[in-house]
Amino acid sequence: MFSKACVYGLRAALYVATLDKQAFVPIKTISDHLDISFHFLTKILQTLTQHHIMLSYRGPNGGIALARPAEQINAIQIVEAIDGTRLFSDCILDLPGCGTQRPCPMHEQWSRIRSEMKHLLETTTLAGLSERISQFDLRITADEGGLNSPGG
Amino acid sequence: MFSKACVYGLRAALYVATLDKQAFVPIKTISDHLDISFHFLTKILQTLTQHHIMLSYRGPNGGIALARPAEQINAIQIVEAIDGTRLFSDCILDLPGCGTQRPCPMHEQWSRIRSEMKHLLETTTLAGLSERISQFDLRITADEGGLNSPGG
DNA sequence: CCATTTAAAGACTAAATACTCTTAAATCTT
DNA sequence: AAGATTTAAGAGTATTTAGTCTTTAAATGG
Ligand code: SF4
Ligand code: SF4
Repeated sequence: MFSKACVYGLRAALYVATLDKQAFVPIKTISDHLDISFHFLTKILQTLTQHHIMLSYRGPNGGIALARPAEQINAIQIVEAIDGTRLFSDCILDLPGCGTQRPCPMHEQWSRIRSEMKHLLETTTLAGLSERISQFDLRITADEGGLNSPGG
Repeated sequence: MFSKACVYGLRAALYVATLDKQAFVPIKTISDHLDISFHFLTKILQTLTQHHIMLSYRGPNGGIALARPAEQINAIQIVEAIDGTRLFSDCILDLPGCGTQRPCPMHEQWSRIRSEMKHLLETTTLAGLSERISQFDLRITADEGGLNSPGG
């Protein structure tokens, strides 16, 4: 469905959003918390900075940060930056040149689901997600935090 | 989303369903009509016969056929035979051990779409699809047939 | 200026996916 | 029995995806 790179990118961006600091967060910090390969994550985040979704800064106290408020970053921007738009054009029977004009027999129902998916990604902002995280004590890290957080 | 093998498998099975002959159809015939590599399609259909979705017969007048009436073969059987069930468990943030118990912030909306997708595949039979093909003059082959079929 | 910290860039390796090719086995026709 | 037709099986290759490692460049602080 989504590539690993895409999933990691989403998780990393969301993690940064939950910190809502002004400061840059080192990629190492993120990769440690999310249990993602540091070097792989570095490449993924490079893509996101190239797409102006994140900012980076080198040197001590450097790292990465959101390029704009979390309200203005939605999931589809990240997905499309990393995986392209193929997800919303590729399809279940994948006939050459198919589409609304020359639909295969699954087109109608399938494209409905596809656009629901797209709509979800379009309306899901990092702000919305991170708000829900704190509101419902959800978790995004690989560790044991979240619902039943450790008491000590 | 779906692997190539899965898409090819669906197309091939649907093609056989539209012929609704009692006879076995040679894989070569299918691969020619659908413009799929013969050898690759052979392997895919082997998987489907191993999963008792199709029958095969060797030698002259041999080929493959549906293992049961097209009404009793639905898309999800083919998808799961070829791609496994990973599609309905893997997910957008793919956290270790996540799920209804320990959901990520996208779980609720995402799992709704996921089950819609599953439901669609469960309720889509080869019979239904092939009926729609003839009813609306849709096309599944790679050639120029279908809506504006060649006049000569 | 030098050492340290950090991301950027790119070469490299590993694994999964998507094919291709060869050989074997079953079946039919003659 | 011989030869043709067709799937089965499995080895082999190519491409893509995933991940590692090394080197370079930018920034900071002493
Ligand atoms: S559902 Fe639509 S886009 Fe997808 S394969 Fe069928 S015709 Fe093409
Ligand atoms: S939507 Fe559900 S299944 Fe998917 S990553 Fe989130 S918690 Fe896991």
